[in-house]
Parts: sequence; structure tokens; C-alpha cells
Amino acid sequence: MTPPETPTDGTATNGTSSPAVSVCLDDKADVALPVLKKRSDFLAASRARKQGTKAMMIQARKRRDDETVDPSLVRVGFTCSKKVGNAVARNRAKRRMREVARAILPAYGKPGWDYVLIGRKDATAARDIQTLQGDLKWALRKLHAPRS
RNA sequence: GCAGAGAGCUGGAUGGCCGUGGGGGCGUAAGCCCGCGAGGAAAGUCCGGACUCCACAAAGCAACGGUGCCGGGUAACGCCCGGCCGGGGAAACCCGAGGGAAAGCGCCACAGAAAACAGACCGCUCUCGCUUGCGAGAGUAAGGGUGAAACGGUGGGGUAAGAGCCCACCGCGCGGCUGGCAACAGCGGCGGCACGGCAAGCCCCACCGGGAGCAAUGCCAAAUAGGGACCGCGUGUGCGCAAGCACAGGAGCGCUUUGCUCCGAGCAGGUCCGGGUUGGCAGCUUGAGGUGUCUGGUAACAGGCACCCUAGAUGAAUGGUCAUUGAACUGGCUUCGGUCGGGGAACAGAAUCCGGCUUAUAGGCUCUCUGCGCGU
Repeated sequence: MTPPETPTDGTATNGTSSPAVSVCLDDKADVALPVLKKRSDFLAASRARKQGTKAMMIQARKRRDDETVDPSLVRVGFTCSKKVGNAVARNRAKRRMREVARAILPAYGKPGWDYVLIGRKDATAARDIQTLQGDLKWALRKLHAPRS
């Protein structure tokens, strides 16, 4: 009846981070963007790096080398907890995040990484779409930066 | 035109570009093309079914849950339609858990003398006594006061005062006739009045009802821990060589009766099955299906004919953006006709599928009816 939601337990701190790798950003406009579907992928991402913005939370994780997924892929997942609102509000937030990810991630995401976008109450639906894209680019720069 | 009542519809629109979930086609592939893609409530999960799996010897009884005026509709319903009765309204219409209180139990707060079986607080009348406005006795229940409710009501006669004591009408009860399939209604007769209310407290009566749900269920693949069944040998007493029969015991089928089934202490063995986890496929959308039309019916609805195929996801598709337009609401100007701006669409998102109910819902539209007013 309802899709699975973000678990509301707060397990989202220190995880496996990797040093930043320099990536060439050209000719990636039509790269496929697979969607995360397994609960375990979401749980792994929630234990990795995260960066909040005004209208959403972004989690990012570099996949380990022994994982079977094609290392050239950028994968993305979307989630909204029930705090975001009723089903209409949650679906709307996911659709807007999907649109933002489609515009930004093929060019700015790094191959071999998984990204999870988490919606926020009211803000995800209300914020201008251009601003949301800017938010995501800013957050990706922060996430990709080497840890100090 | 104004006020009101009922029934129904709608739920921003059009186009371009980019994207997305199924389906179809082309292609070795990358990919390209075509077509389809949320609601009236998709919601609450409250009723009723379909469909699956499990359970099920019969009858009676009991328990538990539900329904409750009558007739019809339906696959079925607690739903719908029509009618009856009671209540509200000037009317259109609206509301009602609307069987049984002479089967039984229980309750009826406060107030009041008295709350269910009769009785008498203030009174009223008569008699007696005297201290002359009080006491005693008898009669009475009309009047007063209390209450949601006070042992029929109103009027007249009657009386010491009164009382169905008598009479008329109304109410009530009993039995009859007429109309109606029925609930019930009408009419006239008899009875002087017995039977207060609550069944949404228990209860009685009638009728209905196995359980779980698509995470059902079936299949495939991977992966592994050791649960169960059957076979074989073995099993109380009596009779019997034995097979078996009888008896006793225990267990199960809600209970009873009839009836049936099973069991008995283990094990070196043999054969087979299942369970949880993850992924995939089926179930999965052609159905009590829609639209139009004709026929029957007051209607709910039923039937005939023609045409149509209209989401099938599973971390879950319907989105983003641009242009034109744009309701409510709102600011200014106004010659009250408008005009220039702002603003940017309610409740809400399919999850096996249907029939209902309930709840949420900005605004707009249509039809019918009632009352009043105006015009012709």
C-alpha cells in the first residue's frame, strides 16, 4: 500500500570514506543513472558521508572494489520519511528530487559512487528547481572534498 | 427575481521540448518509432462478495457474533428502491437501532406524600368533642405542589364532598367486517379501563454466520539448519494355534446421542516430506466490465442488440520546464456597464478485483420541486 520509507533511526555517522579522485567531467550527459532498489544499499549509504541543504539531505558513498556493480556507474536513490507528509507530498518530493538528479548527477557525480537524496517537509516541494540544482552541486563539492 | 428543498455532474485548459512505468513494432546491438498510463473519493479498512489455501461424519442442543416495521431489487449485504407508522416543517421535503415490556430479572437519579402497588403531604366533605379554631374518627382523590413520567383526557350529569358512579367525544383493550401480498388503514360493535417507562442493562423471539487472507496460493533457482511422516520389528486383559473378536483404558471430532477414527515401550535401520531466507515467474487484470440504444418496471433494477478494451508498478511509473489562457480571492479607477493590476486551483496518489457505507473536498454548472413577488 505504501512504499517503504526511510528508517527513522539515526544511524548515519562515520563510515568508509575515500580520497577524492580527479575525474574528467566531459561527455557524460547521456550516461544511464541506475536507481538503488535494495534496502541494504540505502543502509550502507546512510552510514557514509552526508551533507544537508535547505531543502534536502544528500548521502554519498564510494562503493568498495569487491562489489559486483559496474564501477563506472553513478547510482542514485530517493527516499522520504513519513515526516515529509502524506503520500501526495512524499511522491511529489521524490519526483522533484528525481528531476534534479537527472540534470546534475550525470555531469557532477563520480563513477563508482552511490548517492541518496532525502526529502524534507515542505521545503523540497516549495524550493525553486534551479535553486535545488544549485544546492545539489554545492553539496556534491562538499562531499567529494577530502576529509580534513 | 428572492427564499428554501431534492437529485446529479465537474474537479483548471491547450500546445512545444526534455523525461518516466508497462505494452507493441523495427534492429545483431546501441537505439528508434507507435500507442496506453490515477480518483470520485484511488482514503478509512466499516460491511458484503469473487478468488485461493486450510478445516469439515450426521442430527439436535448450547455458546459466540451479527441483523431486526413491510414488500421488492441484488451474486450478496448492515446497501439500494417503493410503501407503512411515529416525529418535525406553512410547503417542497427531512429525521427515526422502527420485533417483544400480560416469560423473567434489573433500573427509574434529583424533586416529590407516593415511582409500580398501591397508597395520601397540603387539601375537600361529614360526624363527634370542646378550649371556637383546633383535635379525633370516617369518607374522598376533583384541586395544589414535584417530576421526563403520578394509575386515562375534556365537557356535562351526579354527590355531603367526590369518584367511569352515569353519559357524549377522544384515547386504550378485545373480538368482527372491508381494503391491501404485507406492514397497516378505515368502519361500525363490545368493555368502564385492566396493561407506567427503559430492551442503546440483562434477556426472549425470528433469521444469518467455519477460519485465514494476494505478504493468499502455485512454480523455478540459489543456499543450508536438522523438524516431521510412513514402512519394518515391538504393544493391556480374556478367548483363540493364528488371523481376529470382545472388554477395559487414553486421545480426537465444542457438548449430548448415534457413530467413527487413532493410540499404546523403543530402535542399529529403510523411504519420503516439509520449514525459514534471498531473487525471479505466475496469480495480475476481460470484468456481477464500460458506452449507446430499445423493451419491461412507479423505482431500485432486469433483459435484448450494437460498439469498445480503458494503469498493472513492487525503494513502487503520471514528472520538470516554457508559452498562451485562466476560477476563487484581492488592490486601484469608475459614467456602476466595466477597466487596469496582483494572484495562480479543493480533498488528495492505484497496489488482487468487484458491490456498498463512511469520512475529506476551494470553486463552478445542470435539472426538478415548494412558497412569495413581478411581468405577460
